[in-house]
Amino acid sequence: MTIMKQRRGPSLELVRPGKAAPKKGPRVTSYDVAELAGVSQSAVSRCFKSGASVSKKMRARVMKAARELGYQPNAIARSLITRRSNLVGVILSDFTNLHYPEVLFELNQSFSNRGVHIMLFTLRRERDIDEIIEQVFQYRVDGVVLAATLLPRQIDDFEQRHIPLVFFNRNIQDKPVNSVCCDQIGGERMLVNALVNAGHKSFGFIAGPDDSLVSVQRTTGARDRLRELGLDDMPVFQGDYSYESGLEGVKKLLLNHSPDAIICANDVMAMGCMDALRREYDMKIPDDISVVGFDGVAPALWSGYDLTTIRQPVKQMSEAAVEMIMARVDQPDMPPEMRVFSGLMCAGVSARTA
Amino acid sequence: MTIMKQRRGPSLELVRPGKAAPKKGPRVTSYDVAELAGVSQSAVSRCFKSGASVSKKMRARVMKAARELGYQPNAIARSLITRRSNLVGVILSDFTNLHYPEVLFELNQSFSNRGVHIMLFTLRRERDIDEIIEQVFQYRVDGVVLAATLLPRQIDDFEQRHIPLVFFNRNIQDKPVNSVCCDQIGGERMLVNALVNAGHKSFGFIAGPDDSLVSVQRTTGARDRLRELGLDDMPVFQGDYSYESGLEGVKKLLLNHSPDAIICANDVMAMGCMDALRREYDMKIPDDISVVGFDGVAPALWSGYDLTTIRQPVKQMSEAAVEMIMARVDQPDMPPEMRVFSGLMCAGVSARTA
DNA sequence: ATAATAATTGAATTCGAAGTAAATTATCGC
DNA sequence: GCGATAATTTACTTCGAATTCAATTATTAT
Repeated sequence: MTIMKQRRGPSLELVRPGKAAPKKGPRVTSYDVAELAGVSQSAVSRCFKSGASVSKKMRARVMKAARELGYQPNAIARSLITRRSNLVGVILSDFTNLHYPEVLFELNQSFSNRGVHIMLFTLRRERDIDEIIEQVFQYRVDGVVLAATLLPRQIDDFEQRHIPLVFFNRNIQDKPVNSVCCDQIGGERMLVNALVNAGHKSFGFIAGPDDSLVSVQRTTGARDRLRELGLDDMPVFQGDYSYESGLEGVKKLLLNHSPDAIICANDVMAMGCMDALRREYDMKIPDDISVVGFDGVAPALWSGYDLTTIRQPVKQMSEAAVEMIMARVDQPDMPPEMRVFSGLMCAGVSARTA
Repeated sequence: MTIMKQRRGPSLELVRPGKAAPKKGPRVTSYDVAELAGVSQSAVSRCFKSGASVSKKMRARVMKAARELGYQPNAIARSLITRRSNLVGVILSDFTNLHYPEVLFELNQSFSNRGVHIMLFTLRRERDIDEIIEQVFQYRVDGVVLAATLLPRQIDDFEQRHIPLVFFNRNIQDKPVNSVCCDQIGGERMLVNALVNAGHKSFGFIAGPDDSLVSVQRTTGARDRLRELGLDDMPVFQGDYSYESGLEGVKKLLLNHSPDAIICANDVMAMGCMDALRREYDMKIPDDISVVGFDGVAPALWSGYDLTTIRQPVKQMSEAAVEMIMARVDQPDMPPEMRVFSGLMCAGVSARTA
């Protein structure tokens, strides 16, 4: 008896007794399409690959069969053999900061223009990161965009696996990595310049969490510029980027100080700050006091707040991150690169500026 | 010469001449772990599967080897054989409505608690949906959560492929489907009741796009309740859920009407509406006019707006959607189900309510 | 028309983990 | 200590598409 190797039994094969008919749904594979079209599986595969050598007639027959069966190539099987998942991981820590949904949206646009899809990961607590990295590795993503910090050990893991990694608005110290950043320091300097030129003399600062490098940079940027301009050091109160911490920051600040301008490390806190000043201190903005933020999130630009802020060029930054990932997928030996974009100053009515 | 079937050449194998050493990175497979641990590949596989029959000694050896090699099981290969990708598609249409980032975040939390990951898809234009559905199918996602409408034909495609589909805040007419909704009509009725009880008599409505079923339901809910209460029909102006359309809606509305309450189909428009009333008409809210919204997004609850609105129980709704998907992954024959949650009335100062 | 070349096509193998069934080892009762 | 179970472990096959290389067909030059 000759044993023929074949993937599917002949169509007239009897259902094996004792075993219920396989209840698998109508899973259509390239073999099914091949059979219907009367060609080989290889041919089907080639028809779905652009740039492959296929005759017109063949392509037409295969496509017709595929359409009839509702065939869709299995991206998972394809990934296995090609070693390209066309998936990238995006790891975000905090969604309450309205800035990140926008980043996610833009990243998704840019990636999907390149046929790449996003697997989303969010960090509840910073310590979850190891677990998430594990999952990212398991799915063999082609790259990762990350708005969170990593330990050198974790960065090494990515390197060893040759998985392109791009940090979003995080600089990692003592380690060359890929990153796309907004110029936090430059942005704060612009704000300070504008405020000082308009005559402000006394400042207060509401910062983000102290483990946030972005917050540290923004704080430093503002403080250094004030010093350069010969002004007094500003008091700094720590918040956590949330609206509530903006409200509270004002209270603490006004307890012992009377600044004529408050600089907030992000827009959301700045809006909290404005609301507190208006409702609880009955102050007029910007007549009695100026408030500035950072990010340029949508609600900050609404006329209710009309915040003076630095708008991060999220679209360009996202596109850059995507470019960097994709370039390194094709050329794994590209050296680390840092791309820094300047923010755009948006002068609203929340601050008197020159 | 005996040809032995084996996956990896012996470790001392010479590099084939004429061919550069394979430049594949340090891809570690279960075979590598098996070799180092001196066991079979099956054993390695079983060690990574909970509930499998493995002796203590074996597990220890395998895990040690795996750790040494930095082995992470390949989720893609696993998905291929198990026919379970542990991926779900989430399809969202518009990110500008602040409500959706929150939904996405909550869905992600709930799914990741079950070891499932989200592939994100966003619709630029409604007509992209076919293309996106194709991609969703190609990745063999285990299920899909969708905040967009689908044609019956498209729903049929999901059914044929046995891919669980749950609509988020969309009812599909004339077709039983899975959905999780907030009770739009009930919510609007609550708002109208509260406004009427507080003495409001003349209303205006700013709606969303007319192809948005949610908007239609919210409009209907408000109008019907007003009629029941014997009040005049309210003028309806169409917006598109955006802040700007809230601003404009007010202008159009006030051109020929002078309502004492404006009902907006979502919070973002309501905030636009409030800003327009305050800045451009110099009206006091709620003394001169009341404004209410729908959704309960974060900025609407800030003291700057303190909007009276219906908060959608996003967390519960997301959890429900996830449960429904997962139940149907395990039991594909579960009948379609619709789960409707009541929103929570948040009485802010943007409206005089009883 | 024929040899030489180029363009298509197909058979067999591969990616990496999981499942199946057979083989091996461990455990138990007596 | 011996057969009988039960628990582990292994060899081999499978998932579905892509790829390699050999076989076939089409095209061109002579």
